[in-house]
Formats: sequence, structure tokens, C-alpha cells
Amino acid sequence: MRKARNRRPGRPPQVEVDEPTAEKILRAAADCFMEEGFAAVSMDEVADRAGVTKAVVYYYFGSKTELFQRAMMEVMRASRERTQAILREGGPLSERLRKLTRTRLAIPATLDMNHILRGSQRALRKEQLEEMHQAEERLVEVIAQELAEEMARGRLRQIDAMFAARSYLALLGMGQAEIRRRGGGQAVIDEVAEELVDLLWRGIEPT
Amino acid sequence: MRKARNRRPGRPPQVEVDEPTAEKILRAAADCFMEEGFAAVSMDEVADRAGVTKAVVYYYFGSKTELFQRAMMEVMRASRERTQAILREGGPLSERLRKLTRTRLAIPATLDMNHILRGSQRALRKEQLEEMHQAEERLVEVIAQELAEEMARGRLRQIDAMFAARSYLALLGMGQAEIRRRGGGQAVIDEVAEELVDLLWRGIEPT
DNA sequence: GTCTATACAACGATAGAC
DNA sequence: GTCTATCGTTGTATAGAC
Repeated sequence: MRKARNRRPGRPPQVEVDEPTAEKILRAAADCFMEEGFAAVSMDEVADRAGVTKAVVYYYFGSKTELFQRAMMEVMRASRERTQAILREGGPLSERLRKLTRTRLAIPATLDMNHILRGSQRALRKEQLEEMHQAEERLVEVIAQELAEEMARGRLRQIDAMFAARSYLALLGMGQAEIRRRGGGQAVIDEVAEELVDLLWRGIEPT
Repeated sequence: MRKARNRRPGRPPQVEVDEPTAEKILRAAADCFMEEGFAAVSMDEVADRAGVTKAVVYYYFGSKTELFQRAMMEVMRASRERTQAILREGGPLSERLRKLTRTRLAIPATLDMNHILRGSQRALRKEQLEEMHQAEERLVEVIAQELAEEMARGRLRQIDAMFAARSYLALLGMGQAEIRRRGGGQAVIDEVAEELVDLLWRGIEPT
């Protein structure tokens, strides 16, 4: 252990060990909204989960819809970046897809905008809806682009890459429910990921 | 045209041209809940859509959760029966699946319980949740059984039939969103149905 | 920046007239 | 069976003290 006299003199810089309040609220909101959707979540619930009062939430985010949008946009951005990182690693696409699937299945977060936006359409301004749909589109494109490149190399059937990417995301959502059904755990995750990618890859037709 | 004297004497039996109130409410509720989920729908909205007042809705259904459960159970029952009817027609399974897909894609109704139950878990009693999950299970089994029979005949790969059935339903949900994205219409429905069944059948692997 | 207190609307549910 | 009217609660949002 280091002795005290080795410490730099003066007051140590503020290390910001606590997460900034706004970020704490954003994370709590994202968790709530992904679990229950927009309408079923109250601002009190988000505040409790973030460890602050409701007034603080309104201080940082002017309304429930704004909080919803900001939280979900952040989720989509982080998901897109992690997805891109995994898909850009080396090796055969089927392997990268399997890894991506295992990773995503281990997180309870849904990426399916049709799930997320359920029950929020009436409350959101159409400009907010538009922005969120575009965020989803960007995520789908990350996957579709990878598929399209493989198709160009003749390593995949020539089909609509965006359609295939959305199909993958739909299966991913199903997989999360399947894991909850089978009781969770890493073994179950690997098993479901394997079945899921296999189905996407080969379909149900006999070889 | 028949003459009046051929009519049976006396007052004609009440033909019930109007749908019974309870059924009208059930249909209105099912539409609302499938569009927006449990939490985002108010009893006033259901009442308006059914053309009655809120008090009437409470006369027939004691609470919002009861109305939700009854409406969704009815939807699942009807869907299961129509699905079974189509799958039991003759011809190759791929054709029957295509027809089923076109039929289901033409209806905006979601069959995905993970969509439907979103934001209702906290409000529903666990016995109600259980009942609805069982209703979904029965629908999945109808599809899985058909797949399992084909597998037994060697006309499909030997995979988990329930998993494959759920995958199909997940793709169906994706297809409905895809149709809205492409602007609807019968041509779009046929196109998406074709792509969807093709993907399920053959996967993305090159032939 | 964060708190307490509260205004105001919406919602689930009920009472009682007809 | 259906209505109007209303109760109690919850939820969004804001005001003002500290």
C-alpha cells in the first residue's frame, strides 16, 4: 500500500464517482419503458427508480414524452454502436451473427420499435415519432448493410437485405421471450441463439 | 318478390339486426387493446367506440382487466380456429402457410402475446396472466402440430416445432409492420407474404 | 439543483334516476 | 339496460422555499 507522503499535495480532483443525475434518470427511464412500454410507466416510478423525486425528473426533462424519446434514442444509439462493433469483427458472418445474438439475448432490452412505441403514438408528436423511426431505420441498416455485402459476394441468397435484417430483429425479440420461458441462464441463451441463427440461415426446409 | 299474403301471420320474430351490446363492446375493446395495448386505452375510449357510455361497459364487464382478458381471449380463440381451418386444408404445407400468412397479414390484429400483454402485467392478476399465456400456447400448438407432422414425414428439417411455430408468429408480426411501411394494399400483402414464407422456408443461405 | 406542496386533468369505478 | 352525475385516485406538470 502506498504511503500518504506519496500522494500529490492539495485537494484531489473530483472523480465524479456518482453518475450525473440526468444520466441516472435516463437509465432508469429506459429500463422502465422497455419493461412496460410508455403508457404503463408513471413519472413517479421513474423517479423512484432513479433515486430522486419527480420534480427533479421534470427539472431535467420537461415532459414524459421528452423523457421517453431521449431515453429510447439513447438505447437505440448504444445498441447500434455495439451491433456495428460486433458485426465488423472478422470471421464468417454466421459466426458474427451468432455472437451478436448471444450478446443481445443476454440483455433484456428490446430493439423492436413496434414493441417500444406501443401505446405511445397518441401522446407523441409526429415529429418525435418520425425521429424514433429513423433511429430504428439506422439500426436496421447496420445489419442490412452487412447482409448486403455478403450477398454481393455470393455468400448469401439475393433477397431484400432490409427485410432480412428486420426478420432477424423480429426473431431476436421472440428469442428473448423464449429465454424467459426456458428459465434463463447462459446455457439457455446459447441454445436459443444457436437455434435462432440456424433457423434464419437455413430455414425449415430439409437439406 | 313475394306477396304480402304469403307472409306468416303475426309479428315477425326479432331478427336481432343489431349486434348484442356486450358483443359490440367486446369487439370495440379488442380493437382498442390491439392497437394501443392495455395501459394506453381508457374505458371512455372503448365506450365511445362501441357507441355506449362508460357505465354500460361497467354493467357488462366489472373492470378494465376483466374486459381486457375477455376481449383478448375471444381474439385468440377466433384466431386459433381460423388458423386451424386454413392449415387443415389440403395441399403442400408451404402453400397452406402462404395462404395463412396472406390472411393474417390482411388483418391488423396482432397474435403476439408479448405485444399484447405489454404494460398490463402489473394490473392483471397472475391467474389472468396464466390463462392468457395458455391461450397463446394453444394457438402456437396448432401451428406446431402441423409442422411436427411434416417433420415426421421427412418433409421438413427436424427442429423444435414449437420454436419454429413461434418464429413464424414473430415473422408475422414483423410482416404487419412491413406492410404498413410499404403502404398497404393487396399487392403489398401478397408480396410480403411471399417473402416471409420464403425466408422461413429456405432461410438466407445460398442454394 | 433539489426539495415540498399543490394545481389541474384524466381515469377507473359507482350511485341513483329513468 | 342505459343514462347522467359524481366520487376517489392517480398522474402530469408547476410554484416556490431552500
